[in-house]
Amino acid sequence: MNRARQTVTLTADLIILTIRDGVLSVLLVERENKPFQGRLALPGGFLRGDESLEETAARELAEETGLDAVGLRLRQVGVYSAPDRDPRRPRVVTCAFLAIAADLPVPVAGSDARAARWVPVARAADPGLAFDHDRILADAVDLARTLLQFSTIATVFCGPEFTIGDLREVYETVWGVELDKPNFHRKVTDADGFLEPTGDKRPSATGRPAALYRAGAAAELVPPMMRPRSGA
Amino acid sequence: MNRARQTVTLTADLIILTIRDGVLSVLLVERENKPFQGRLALPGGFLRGDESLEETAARELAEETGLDAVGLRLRQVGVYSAPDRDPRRPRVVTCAFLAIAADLPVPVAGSDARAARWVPVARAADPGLAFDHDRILADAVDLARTLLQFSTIATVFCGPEFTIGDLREVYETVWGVELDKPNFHRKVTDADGFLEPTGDKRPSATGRPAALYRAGAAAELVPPMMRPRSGA
DNA sequence: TGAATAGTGTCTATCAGACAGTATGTC
DNA sequence: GACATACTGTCTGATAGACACTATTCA
Repeated sequence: MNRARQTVTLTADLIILTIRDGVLSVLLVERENKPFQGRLALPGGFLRGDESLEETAARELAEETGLDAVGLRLRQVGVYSAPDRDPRRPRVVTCAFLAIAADLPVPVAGSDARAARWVPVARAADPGLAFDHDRILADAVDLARTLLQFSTIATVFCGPEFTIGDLREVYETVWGVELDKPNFHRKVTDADGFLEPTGDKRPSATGRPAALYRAGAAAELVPPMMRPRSGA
Repeated sequence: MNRARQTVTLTADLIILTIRDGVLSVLLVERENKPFQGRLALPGGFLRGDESLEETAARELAEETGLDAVGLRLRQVGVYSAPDRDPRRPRVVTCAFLAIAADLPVPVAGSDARAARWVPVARAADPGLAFDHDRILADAVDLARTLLQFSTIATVFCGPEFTIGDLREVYETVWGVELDKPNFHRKVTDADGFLEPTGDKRPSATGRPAALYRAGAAAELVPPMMRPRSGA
C-alpha cells in the first residue's frame, strides 16, 4: 500500500571530477545491466550490510579509480529519492558524493571491469545520463564551484606539487571565468595555510620559472576566494 | 551476509527551528515506542510508497506543526547511515531536513498526538537525544547559521511583518553574537530584494516607532551578511 | 525635559579589481 | 636584444566596522 512504510535499497553514487587538458571532466561508466543498459551513468554501488553510505562511496571510489579515499575529501551532495527515479523494485534511493581528484593517468581498470572513461562535464548531458544523473551531476558541479570559494579543496585538483598558475587554471576551469593573474597570486599567497612553498621552481617552456607549492594545512579558506559575479 | 546488498527503511527527520523568547529552540517529541522509548527525539516519519523524502518531510511538518510546507523552505541537511545508528532491523537510514518557522502559538497537536514541545537548542543535548539526533541537530544548526549569511531565510523566523530590530535579533540569536545596530540597518536595507517596506510603523513601549517590513522577493542575499569572525 | 529606541552620516581599515611595472627565464 | 611568463607595487572603488549624531516617541 502507498501508506505503508517502504523498504528500499540504497546506493552511493560518485561524482568524481578532475581536470583533463584544461577541461572539467567527470568519470562515467557504461551500464552493463538493465535498466539503462549501455547508457552512461555515474559510478556507484549498493550499500552493504556493515557499511555506512560514506564507506560505500569510499569503496566504490577505490574500485573505480584505485584512489584511497582516506584523506580524500568525499562530500555528500544530497539524496535523490523521487519514487520514479529508478524503475526497479524495491525502490532505489541514492546518495550522491562528490570526489575531486588530480588528473589520473587514465581510468584505472578497477576490480570492476566496467568501461569507465572521463567525459567533459559540458558534454556529459548530451545524450543524457541514466536515471536522474544529469541532475545529480549538475548539483555536484554547483557544490564544487561553491567549495572552491570557501575551502582549500582546489589544491586536490592539482598534483602534490603545483604552481600558482596551475591553481589559477583550476579556478578558471571550474568557474568558467578568467581571473586576474596578479590579484590571484596575492590572494592565495596571503590566505592563511592555503599554500606551502616547496622552495623549488618549475621551469616553463618560455618565461620565468614558477615557484612550486604544496597544499597547506588549512581546510577552510579565509578570506574566501570570491567568485566574480556573473550577470548584473 | 555483509557483502550482500541491503534493504533498509528510510525516515525523514525534521529539525524545526524557531525563536521563542529570544532563544533558538527546536521542536522535539517524546518517543512513544522502542527504541529510546520516552526519550526526546527529532520529529520524523517513515517514507511511504509513493513519496519522495521531501514529501515525507513536508507531510511530517504539517502533522507536527500544522504548517503547510508549500512555500516553506525545507532543506536537506544530510543523510545519516551509520550501521549502528538505530538498533532496529531492517536498518533505518534517515535524511534530515531543516525547517525554519516563525514563533508558533504552541506545538499544535497535529493528527499525531505525540507530546511535542519547544526546547532551547542549548539545552537539547542535555540528557541527550535519541539515536544520533544530537549530531543531526548540531549539523542542522550549523547549516542554519550558514544560510543566514547567504540567503534571506532569516525573515522566515519573523512573522509576516517585522521590524529591522526583530530581524537583527534573529541574527544575534542564531549566531550568538551582538551586531552593530546602525550597520545592520544599513546592510539589510541596501541588500537587493531582502526587505520590502510596508509603510506602517510599530509603536514600541518606549522610543521611536520602528518601520515595518515584509520579506522581499530575493532568495539569495547579495552581498552576503558576513558573520563576525570568532576567534583570531 | 530625559530616557529609550530608530535611523543617518561619516570616518577608517580592509579587500577586490585594474593595471603598471619589475624579475627571470628562453630564443 | 626580443619575448614570454612569474611576480610585485600601487591606485581606486566598495564594503565592514566603529561610533558620533539626529529623529521620534513616551513619561
